[in-house]
Amino acid sequence: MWVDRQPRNTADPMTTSEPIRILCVEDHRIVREGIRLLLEREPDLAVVAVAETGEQAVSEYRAHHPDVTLMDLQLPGMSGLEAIRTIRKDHPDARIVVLTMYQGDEAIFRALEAGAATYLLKDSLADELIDVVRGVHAGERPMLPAIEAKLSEHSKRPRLTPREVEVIKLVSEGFRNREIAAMLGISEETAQVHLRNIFQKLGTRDRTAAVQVALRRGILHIS
Amino acid sequence: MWVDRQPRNTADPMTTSEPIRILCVEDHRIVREGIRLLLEREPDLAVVAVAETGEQAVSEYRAHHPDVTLMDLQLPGMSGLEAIRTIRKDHPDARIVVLTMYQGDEAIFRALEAGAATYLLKDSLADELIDVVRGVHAGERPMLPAIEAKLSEHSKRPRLTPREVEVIKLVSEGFRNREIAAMLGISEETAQVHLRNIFQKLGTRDRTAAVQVALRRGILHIS
DNA sequence: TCTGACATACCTGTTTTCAGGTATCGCCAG
DNA sequence: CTGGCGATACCTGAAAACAGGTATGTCAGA
Repeated sequence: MWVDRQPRNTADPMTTSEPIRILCVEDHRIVREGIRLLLEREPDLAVVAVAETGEQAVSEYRAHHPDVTLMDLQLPGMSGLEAIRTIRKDHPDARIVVLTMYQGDEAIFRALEAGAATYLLKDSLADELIDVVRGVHAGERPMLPAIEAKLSEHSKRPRLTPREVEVIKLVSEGFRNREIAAMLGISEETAQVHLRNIFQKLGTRDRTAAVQVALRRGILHIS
Repeated sequence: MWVDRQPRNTADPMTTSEPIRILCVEDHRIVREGIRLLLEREPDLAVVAVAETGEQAVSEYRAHHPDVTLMDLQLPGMSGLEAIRTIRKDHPDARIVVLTMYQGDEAIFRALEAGAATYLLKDSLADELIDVVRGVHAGERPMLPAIEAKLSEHSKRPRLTPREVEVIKLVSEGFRNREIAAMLGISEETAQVHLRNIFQKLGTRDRTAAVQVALRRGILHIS
């Protein structure tokens, strides 16, 4: 927190000043190692720490106070989203770039809402990643057009309420309305109403399709 | 096909003979570039071609006849599985290593059945990947213990029949039994029977849970 | 202060799904 | 050539899900 803004590298990234210090959070080791190699080809970038769970991400952030954090969303245990929230709570100036496969509009929205500086898909170009890291380090929030487009799509769609998200999550786990009602401490009819509103918002007529749409849009995640 | 077994590198991989020629099939560009860097740190490995769709994989294979092909399963368009089948049909001695995130037992089984030499998860160690590539090039089929375990799990479970897979696929897309029956040209009751058998085999009591299990086990794929 | 969104509950239907049973036909392996 | 599996079809009954409506209390924001 306190000494996070050392005046390093403020002008031209190609000067011989200290490199941008990066924390790389990614659970797949081969991918993580590959990204690290990608980044370290650039003389002004240095991966100073890695993490493969959300909890590790938080503790590595605390230990190293990196300039930029690359964060995957799909992590075992604490999710990338929660990790972003936790880090940003303690360090509101943390600069976090989401780098993930998830292309759902809701996933993007939630990540930015949680405090991510920007959002990158893993099929971006390596050069785009590098430029984004430099931009974020310089205080910008560089957003690729594809992401911008999904965000504007998102703003046109009705969002599920927190309760509705709870319900569709339980639906996705195979519980019936009666069980969902019991788990949430509400009547079965209320669960039905939530579900009907979910159908309407997601544009489906039954729970199975609703779960699929929720998965695609990043409202739910697999397993 | 014809000249695929040039006598290269038969003894020690560390001699100065020609490197192992690799085709890397992976749709996420950042990941692909990272894997390429990983592999090319080794002097005896060379990525001679890349592909980001199944169709490209097939045509790049034909063009380059690589010694080893690294294949992701999740690809836009033609799947990795179909690509493996297509390549192996024309080139029965093609040596293909699946490198993917999917950890479902059915996905593993199908890939090996389709002719993959072995199966690696993306959270393997970089050194494991490299060793596996060398092993496969040497004609072995090196199988990591985690994969072996999932395979033996798989052999203990009842498999869905092709028809049952068709049915659960349509169920996952949100169609009702009547619609599924119409699409498959069978009666609604028959669709019901298939679905009941699916429930029994997957150990679920309803369609929503069945779809989730099918996704986890690699019987179905997202989107 | 009032409006709107959210969560809650109940009512009345209709439609769909689930559970059990029986039976035929074709095909492949032992 | 026979036994088992897969796919097909039909029947009955019970349970669950879906559709539409109305209504209440709360709480935040205009």
